[in-house]
Amino acid sequence: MSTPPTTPEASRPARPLRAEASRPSRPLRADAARNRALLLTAAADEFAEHGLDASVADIARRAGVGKGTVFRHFPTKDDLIAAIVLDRVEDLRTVGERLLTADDPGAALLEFLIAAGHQRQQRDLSFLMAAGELKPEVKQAQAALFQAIEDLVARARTAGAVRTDVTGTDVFLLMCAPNYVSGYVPDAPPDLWRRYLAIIFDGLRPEGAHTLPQPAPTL
Amino acid sequence: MSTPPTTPEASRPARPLRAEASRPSRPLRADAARNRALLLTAAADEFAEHGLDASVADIARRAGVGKGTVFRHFPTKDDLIAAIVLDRVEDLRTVGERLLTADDPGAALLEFLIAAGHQRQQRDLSFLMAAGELKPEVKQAQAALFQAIEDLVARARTAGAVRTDVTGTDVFLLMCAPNYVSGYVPDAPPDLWRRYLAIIFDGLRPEGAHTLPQPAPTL
DNA sequence: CGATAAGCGGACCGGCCGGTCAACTTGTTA
DNA sequence: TAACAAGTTGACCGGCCGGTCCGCTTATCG
Repeated sequence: MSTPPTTPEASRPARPLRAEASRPSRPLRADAARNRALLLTAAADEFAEHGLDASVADIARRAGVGKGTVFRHFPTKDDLIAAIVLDRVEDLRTVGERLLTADDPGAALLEFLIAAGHQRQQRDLSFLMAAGELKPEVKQAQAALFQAIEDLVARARTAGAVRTDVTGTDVFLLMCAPNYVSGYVPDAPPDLWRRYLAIIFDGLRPEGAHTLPQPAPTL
Repeated sequence: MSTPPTTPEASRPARPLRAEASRPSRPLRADAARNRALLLTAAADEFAEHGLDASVADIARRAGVGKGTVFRHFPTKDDLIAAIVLDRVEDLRTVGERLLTADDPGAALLEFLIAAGHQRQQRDLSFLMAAGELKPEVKQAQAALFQAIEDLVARARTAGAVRTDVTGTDVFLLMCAPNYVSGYVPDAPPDLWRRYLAIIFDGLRPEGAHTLPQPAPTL
């Protein structure tokens, strides 16, 4: 019971399916596409629960596939992480760019930060943001997101909704804080981060602002 | 060239030196005390550089001792972590309690937060704060620190230096944010956290405060 | 359908890591 | 200084984890 190849030549190298986010050389097979999606959500869940130490084996199990399948889709654990980060960053950038055309710039900025909080409420992947050296594609997506934030802040500032001495970088950095902070509360209500976003956002407002002791950083 | 024991009985069990933070059954031998100190700072440095994944072997190497010595002093890697956390927490509590008698309650609270930032500037050990299930001794020290913060906030609140709707828990949680945030900046000036502490502290002030969307959590 | 290659799975490998142990060295004490 | 306990050390162990590999299954297409 076997299928001996008519030509007993060396087995095909089977390079990893696609260069991960390069343009599809061939449309993904149906089951492969499904497994890829399963893997991405399973991985996100697993990372959210156990941090970056989540094992590839566990991710595979959670997705209901073999471990080999993980590596077929993502040559490296880092590639898997990068794929997830890329998704999140681009989602957020889309939201940011849409809000650039909103009526009230101050409300738009706040809404953006709420969207960011919601995204991280579902699965806390904060640590992914800075995980290791980013792949160039991720860096690029981050830069695009960063630009959107910069624009949102600029609009809010000229509208007088935020203090004049805060920059896009500041907001980019502070964006992560509310979820981070509420992550330390053992049985926190899922949207506790809103409380700390509110406090921090009050700190961004012009009213009662004290001068800042350090210049804004650049990324 | 050897020292065969006159009585070839089974070697002594050699239980781990002391129950780690129990009262010293006997004063530590001189070299042992020195090694213990070396280990604590080496471990703190190593954790700061590589996170909790820093290997015990690396810590031992950095301290210039053998790996076995680490485990003699700290039966478990977790015990080593706990010892470090305990130090930090108690240092901070001392500062907090001292500031309870300061003249200006608002300035005292700010000074406390600056002290916290400084402590974490030297070695960022944020992740240690919530690392795994805390040992009871650490939990207890944390509770004491928490009480000091609660008192500082209460004084500042009645003095009108912070808004009425923030609690000690809020400050306890937000205390970690400035260092966390500035940790994402690649080549940040070492005290960049001061900028974000200033922003957040402005958010704690009564002037221009908007009502908070979520009730304060309890720990 | 039948053929083909894309995709799948899981045994397997090397390496690392936390922790143990027994032989050895050294501070301490009388 | 002699003798002992306290302390040190690094080889060693079991387990886990990222990544490989190859025989098998199955979607796809003529």
